Amino acid sequence: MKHLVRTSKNLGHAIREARKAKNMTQKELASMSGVWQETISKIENGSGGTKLETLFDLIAALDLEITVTERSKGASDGLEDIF
Amino acid sequence: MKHLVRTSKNLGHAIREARKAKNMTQKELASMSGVWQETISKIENGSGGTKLETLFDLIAALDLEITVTERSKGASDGLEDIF
DNA sequence: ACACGTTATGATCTAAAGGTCATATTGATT
DNA sequence: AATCAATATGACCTTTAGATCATAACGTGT
Repeated sequence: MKHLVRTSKNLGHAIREARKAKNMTQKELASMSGVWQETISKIENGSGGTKLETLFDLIAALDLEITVTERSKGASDGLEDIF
Repeated sequence: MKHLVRTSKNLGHAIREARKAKNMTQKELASMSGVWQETISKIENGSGGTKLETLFDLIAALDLEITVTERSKGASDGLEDIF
């Protein structure tokens, strides 16, 4: 699993995929991360303007990690589709 | 350049490094990204709660990219220090 | 020490995120 | 189709990020 993320929509996708992959419901994720179910819903649907702290909470609860790198000119190696 | 980011502080570091690497001043980054210099200052210093949209603006202006992956259990391959 | 460029802080205002609750809508499952 | 779980939406309220401007603090070269 590897998602390139450049918009809130991408992000929402990545979060949802990861959650589903772990067979979690939004409500479960909510209680594990401290982020409200309603908020998770919005985020997964790409509602812009989420706060970083909220993101980090979800990322941690989902056992994901975020990396920042230079933009790779060519060869998007092993990346899944971007929506 | 590859930064693992799990907190706002990490993020700030990554941003600052990338900016310096490009010999840009906060003001220049500001005009390129549409994010205020004052805001950039706060972000680089790890002020929590930045909005995602703002982040994406900076990332784009700095030619960086964000990826979300599963947390790699072992071997942090080629990652720079995390602060 | 001075001057200039860079970065940090502080105040005010506005827009909007998220906590919170209630409810609507969608989606399975039988 | 009826039922129950899972999501989405909508309203309200509080809090806070970011725009904006002014200014302070910090760095660095001379």
